[in-house]
Amino acid sequence: MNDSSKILKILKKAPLFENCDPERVALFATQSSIISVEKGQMLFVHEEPAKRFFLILDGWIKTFRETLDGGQVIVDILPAGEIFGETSLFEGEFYPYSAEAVESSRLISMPLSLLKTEIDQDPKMISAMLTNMARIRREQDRELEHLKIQNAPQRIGCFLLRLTKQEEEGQVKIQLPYDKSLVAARLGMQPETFSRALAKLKDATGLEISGSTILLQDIKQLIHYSCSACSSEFPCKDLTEKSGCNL
Amino acid sequence: MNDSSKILKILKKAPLFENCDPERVALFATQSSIISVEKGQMLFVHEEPAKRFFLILDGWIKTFRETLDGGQVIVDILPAGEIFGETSLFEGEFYPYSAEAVESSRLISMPLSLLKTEIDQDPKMISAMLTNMARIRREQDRELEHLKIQNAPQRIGCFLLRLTKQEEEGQVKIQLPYDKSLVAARLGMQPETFSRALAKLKDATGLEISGSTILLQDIKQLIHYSCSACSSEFPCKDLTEKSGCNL
DNA sequence: TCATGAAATTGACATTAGTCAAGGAAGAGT
DNA sequence: ACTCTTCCTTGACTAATGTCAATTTCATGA
Repeated sequence: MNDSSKILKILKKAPLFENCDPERVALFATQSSIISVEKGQMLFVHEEPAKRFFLILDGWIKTFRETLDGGQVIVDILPAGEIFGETSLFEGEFYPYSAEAVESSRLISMPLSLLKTEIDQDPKMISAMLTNMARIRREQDRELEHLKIQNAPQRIGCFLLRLTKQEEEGQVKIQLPYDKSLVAARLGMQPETFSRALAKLKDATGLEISGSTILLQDIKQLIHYSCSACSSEFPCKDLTEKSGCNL
Repeated sequence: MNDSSKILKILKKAPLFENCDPERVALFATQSSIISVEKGQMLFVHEEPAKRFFLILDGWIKTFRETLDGGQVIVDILPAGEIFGETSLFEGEFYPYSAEAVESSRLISMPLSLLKTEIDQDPKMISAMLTNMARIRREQDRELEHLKIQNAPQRIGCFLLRLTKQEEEGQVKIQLPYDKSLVAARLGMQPETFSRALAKLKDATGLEISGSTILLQDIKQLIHYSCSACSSEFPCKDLTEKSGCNL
């Protein structure tokens, strides 16, 4: 099986393409390529002219911006199944953030120009784009709420809860998907604050920490602790819907 | 001129409809009505089944949610020209927030059911919807960045800057559009913090405060103070593009 | 097994924001 | 002009988070 047909097979299952005309998806496949990136490698830089967008096959991609006084703000840490760079279409064809692999990752790289022309011609694709955009908007919305009203331990608790499977109950084992300092940055706090807040969470809910593995004695305790300062009970609605993650 | 033709005239200029088939816009006009709401009046409640969405003609609409432990989180304070409630389409037809008039306001009330059917039939409309969604996503993105890295005085400074016209230079007079305590809530801080942070901003940039009027001696000073902790120079890119505000 | 470096934790302290309570200003209506 | 009421400000204090520096832990490869 060559690269193009391999890509086609993957794209057909991706949320952005699944309902689209197969011939159009094939067009994407022929103009795309699978690329591998090392940990730390940049994919593109904020405000650079945008040529391509990406679908993550595996690994983790960090999107971020730098402030004028030299700070770094994480936009998101994206898992397999997510696309990124596609919003450049609405930003004058410049990337609205930088992107870097935080683990060795494999991606499908696709031309933005094609997305731009296809979006105007295939209502199915524009519809998928809108659905995806609505999903991200909802997540941003939740995140804004959390930054405004949850404290550091509660934000960590919420992050942990979102790593569990929905059907899990009672004792749950969680594996942090990447470095603690990266989780901290993702949640908008310092590594030191993360460390101390996690300890506070341990005292408050009885969870056990060993390295990057966290064992919840009872998930309900954590839900009670974190979700009380949130506008919806766990599981958050955005989790119960289909995400971009099932390739 | 009757209500329906008055509405039609307005809708034709609204971002969501301007490029759409005029016959379809007329369909909206016939099924819509202009409503007036008093200050404090609720338009809908979070998680209620969503029947209608709204276009603001004048006044200010607050969207917000309540947390389980009784707090209130402001989602946004929307000006004339904005639509709201339309995202219910992507939330299982429940409102994703509550909405209340913070000033006496006039609105066009439209049925969501119509939006739902039309969106599937008119690519122009779905395209407008996507453009609008992308705009809001960009604003949320900026807001997330600000919450993560700007302190209270900087966030206020940024809020003030966004109230100025882009071409203004040097001395600029700003009128706060609504109560200070509401601005505070909008920016995710307590009224006391707002009051003190504004005083700090005054010391740092030499602005003058008298009631709800703020006089900047030199807008550049404020830009330097606020935008240094931001990833883009003023004027923010989202301001230079067309917003939903020009009815 | 040891050496190395990165990540994580901890302590001490500074800064920032929140809380509670009291007092003052401003506007609406009599 | 006066009295509400509501909003705003200020003070005193507490709590949360950030900063800087010093260790400690841990994974990794020599």
